[in-house]
Amino acid sequence: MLNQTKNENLNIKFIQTKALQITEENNDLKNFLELKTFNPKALIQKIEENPLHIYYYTFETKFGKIRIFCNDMQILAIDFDNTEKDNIYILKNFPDSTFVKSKKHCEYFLEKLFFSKKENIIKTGIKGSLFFIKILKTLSKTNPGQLLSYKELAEKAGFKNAQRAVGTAMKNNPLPFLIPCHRVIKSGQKLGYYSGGTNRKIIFILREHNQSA
DNA sequence: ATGGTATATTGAG
DNA sequence: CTCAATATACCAT
Repeated sequence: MLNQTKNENLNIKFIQTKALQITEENNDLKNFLELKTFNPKALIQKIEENPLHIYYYTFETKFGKIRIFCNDMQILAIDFDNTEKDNIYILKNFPDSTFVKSKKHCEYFLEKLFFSKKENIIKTGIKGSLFFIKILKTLSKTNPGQLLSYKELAEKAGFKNAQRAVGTAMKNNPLPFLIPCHRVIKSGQKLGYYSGGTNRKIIFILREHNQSA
């Protein structure tokens, strides 16, 4: 319902009022807003070969359903609401792996992501072009509460005019929240889109703003 | 050809 | 002058 991006300026007051509306009707996001633990940091590691096994599990949490894909060492993907559907990124990039439902492997990452009281660095395994990897690495170096535009991210990563391509990269981010694509907005303080829904983007942004204040 | 963009330009108020 | 809508340019897959 609040999902259309109007070109409203992204000042803090706007975010706060919006967040208020959102949390009134969405308890999962409300809990996310109140999540006080440290933001985990992603260690971006490129993987070339398909893991033999990919473990996955869907957790019922106070933040809603969260599905995690991982191998023995690294987290590969997260999704929030689409847990009924296939994860397109995983399917496309790891077609030869065997999928094993395993709570044990996945809950290690769930804990580190959302419930840990100390700062965590989480190893990730990313499949994709050099461009994709560089963009995600650069993005991972941004700080909680920080916002930057698609263009700024492109420039930071060393691709002067690749804003458009950065958009696609963000769309393909396999690890929302952990790799903070919610910090990437349009130029001129416009919110821009978010695959997980604009509502979630607003909540993530406000949560980090509150924390770093 | 397709994308979660950027920017210059135009036209309304 | 200030938006907001658009048209055109831009870049990696």
